[in-house]
Amino acid sequence: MTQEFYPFKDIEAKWRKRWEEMGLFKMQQDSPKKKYYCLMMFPYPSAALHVGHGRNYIIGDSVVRYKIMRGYNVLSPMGFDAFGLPAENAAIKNGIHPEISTLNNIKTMRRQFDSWGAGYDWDREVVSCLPEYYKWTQWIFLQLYKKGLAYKKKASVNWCPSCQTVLANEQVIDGECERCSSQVTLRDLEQWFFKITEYSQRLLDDLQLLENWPERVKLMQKNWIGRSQGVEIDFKVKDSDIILRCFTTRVDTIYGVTYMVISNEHPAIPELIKDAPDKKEIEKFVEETRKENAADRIGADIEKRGVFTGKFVINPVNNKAVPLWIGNYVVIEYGTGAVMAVPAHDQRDFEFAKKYGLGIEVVIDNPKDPLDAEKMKEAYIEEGVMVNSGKFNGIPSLETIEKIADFMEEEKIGKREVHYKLRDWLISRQRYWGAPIPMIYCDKCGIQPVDEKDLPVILPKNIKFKPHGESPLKNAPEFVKVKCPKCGGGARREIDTMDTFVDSSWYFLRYLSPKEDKKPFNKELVNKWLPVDQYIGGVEHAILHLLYSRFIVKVLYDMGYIGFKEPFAKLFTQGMITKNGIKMSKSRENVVSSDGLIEKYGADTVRLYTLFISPPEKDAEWSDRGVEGAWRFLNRVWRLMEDSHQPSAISRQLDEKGSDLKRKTHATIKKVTEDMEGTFHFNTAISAIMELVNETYDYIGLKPEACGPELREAIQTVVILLAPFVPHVAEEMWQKLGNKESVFNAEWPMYDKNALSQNTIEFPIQINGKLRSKIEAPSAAGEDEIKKLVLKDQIVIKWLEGRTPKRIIIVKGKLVNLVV
RNA sequence: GGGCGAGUGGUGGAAUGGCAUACACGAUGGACUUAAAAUCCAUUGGCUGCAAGGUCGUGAGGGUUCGACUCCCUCCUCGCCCACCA
Repeated sequence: MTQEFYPFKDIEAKWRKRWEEMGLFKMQQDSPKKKYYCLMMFPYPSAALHVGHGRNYIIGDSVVRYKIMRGYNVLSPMGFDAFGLPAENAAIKNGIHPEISTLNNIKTMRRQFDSWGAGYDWDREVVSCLPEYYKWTQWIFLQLYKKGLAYKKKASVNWCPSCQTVLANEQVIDGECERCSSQVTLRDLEQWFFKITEYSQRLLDDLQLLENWPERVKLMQKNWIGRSQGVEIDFKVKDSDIILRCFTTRVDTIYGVTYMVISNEHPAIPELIKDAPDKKEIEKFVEETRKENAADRIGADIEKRGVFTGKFVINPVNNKAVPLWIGNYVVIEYGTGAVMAVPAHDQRDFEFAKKYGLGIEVVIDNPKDPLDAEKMKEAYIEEGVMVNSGKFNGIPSLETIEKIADFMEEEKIGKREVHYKLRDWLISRQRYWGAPIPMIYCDKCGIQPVDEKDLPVILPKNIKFKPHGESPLKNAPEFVKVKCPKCGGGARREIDTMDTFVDSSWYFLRYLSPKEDKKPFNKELVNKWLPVDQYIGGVEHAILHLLYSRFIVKVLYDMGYIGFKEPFAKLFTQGMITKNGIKMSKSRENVVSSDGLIEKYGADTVRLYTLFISPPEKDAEWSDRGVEGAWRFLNRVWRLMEDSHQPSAISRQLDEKGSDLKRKTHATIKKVTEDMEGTFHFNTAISAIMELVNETYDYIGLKPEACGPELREAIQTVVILLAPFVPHVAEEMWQKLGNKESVFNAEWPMYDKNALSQNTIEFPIQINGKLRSKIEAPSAAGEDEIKKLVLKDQIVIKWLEGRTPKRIIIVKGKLVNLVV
């Protein structure tokens, strides 16, 4: 024995240099090989990465290396999502310019990627905070503006008092800012929006194209888009010209309407109550509950309250007049802000009606237990049979939804309509560290877009960072002052910057021509390489980033800039790594740094453990003990290389033990290949390799002096199958086995079906479903032969106690069950 | 409140209708060593038994089946996403 542990430090340095020299991770421009675009979500540059971050890149790198070995022309780029609040907040705190800290962090991260052995085509790096990149983010804004998909409006928006900025709905979690957890309040401000709602239906429909996305993610997007189909119905306000339109998905309950309730933000309120005797009180209610809307939006449970307007509305199906209320439980943004209330069949309406003594009218009866409006304790929301519904009485309620909708459309008193929960994407931020929105305000010409040839609108560097509710850019006169692109007169620039989700919704196009300065991306190249074959990232991006990217790609497709409708063909979302049961974070002081572990055990050990810890889509708890296990395993494999175990080259007949080892070798190839092609279950792939190593040792132990060529095959297979997971040590061992080329130029092994077959099979024997015995039978044996063998078995005879089995079930190649 | 997912040894997990607990961690005992580390060997779900074995066992209860961790129904617990969406 030469050394106690394998010399990982030398090995890892050596092979990293070699891969660099051979350009292992460089995409080949004109290669006949099939393309494979493997993309990891580009990270926000943060100072210290931990093993939880590492998981993403280790998974991705293993896939990349596997695909290289399978003979693909692989594109594996990396970049940085470099704009954003944390760098700016840090600048406010310690005075270091965001650009400096960000670029520093990028350097550190590149070193850490390298230390994990994660390989990228670094010539293609994109950094979203650099003008050569954000120039084209601004260009994308202008394209959306041109198409009428970027617009400005005054809106009641989520405001984070701590970050001093507006947040998108998606960035408000339980009423708190997703970044700093401050309570979010509401403010009315002029904001830029992207009209993503124009794409609601297509974003929903095209989910069907994404066969290789996790169902869970597709479902989350579907729910977020929130399509609901229903009917819009106009209710006339009695003794007035006002018409209130409401939306319902339960038009079958229309005859059960006993009142109508509108949002406290409904625009018709002033007109409706102008002559009301208790106008003051109504106004007071409206004002009070409007304030609560902010609290409501943050998820607090607010008691349902309402006030009678003094007006009545006419139900168009039966001309009944029902009272009109203003309520705090109607959301102005959804539907029409007015709801027809059916207390008998909607729980919210039921509670409200009980509280204010409003009528309850049953129109869908429970066939098993007829309802009595007086005695109901809660709304009846199941299906049933129509009652009190004019000509629809007696029909099952499910059928009447369509029938009543038809009837209302014929009578022109209602119209089928579709509503979505998806809101337009608010993209302006009152912050410095982002791409400036390329718009100009001229007193004469109004809002003007910056001319495309004047891009980029450079973010000035000399700036004061104190936040005060407006973009810090306001205090940079040399930035703000500009000439109007239309009339040439004095004008001022937009001082808001863009949401960083805009930066990240197109970066995957930029990797194909990162240095191109005439256009954002090369149409021919992106059409060749996109959609991305495999996208890998955290499930926390299941809604925002993935939805926005899909939207931008569809817009670019519609404008003819690209030829594909969806950016990511296949998506893999990996789970979190936890420590003490919770997500690793600096503030919780449970971070496991990868640097120390790599110093102690080397990158391959950290990689192996990370992949072995659990199925990669699941969350997993980090264990330092487990790392040691991975370390021991690699050393155990390393020792297989020792001279004393080198097999003799003399070829001879395969004996039984030798063919067992050969079978295991080929079964392992099969298993690992299937895991890599299917589920990415690296944990079971690695277990299978461990089993092969164990069997190889058993084989050597049995006949150390007479090992056949199947030993060499086994060892060579172990090394090549391990290569995607533990690339450095695999390379070194590959070389030690006498191979001249890199293991990544070697062909991935194919399993031999013949090697998997065996002469005899062991059949477990169950009696009444319980395992009682086992027999050996020739694998070619027919049912009769197996039956005979089973009935001769001593243990079977003992259990049968002289009885004859009623049935004998033989599952081919698997087991035998006797029913007594 | 709605939707989705999960629940298996002391621990991470394996098995998706056919031998439950592969593989690994941990633990216990042993070999080697002056000693330790490393390595190697053995044992390791519960109960019962000297043993062979028996018996129970995949959150709980029921069902389908020759056979259920796996499929169906009811319930419990945890996690994630959405949430006054009409």
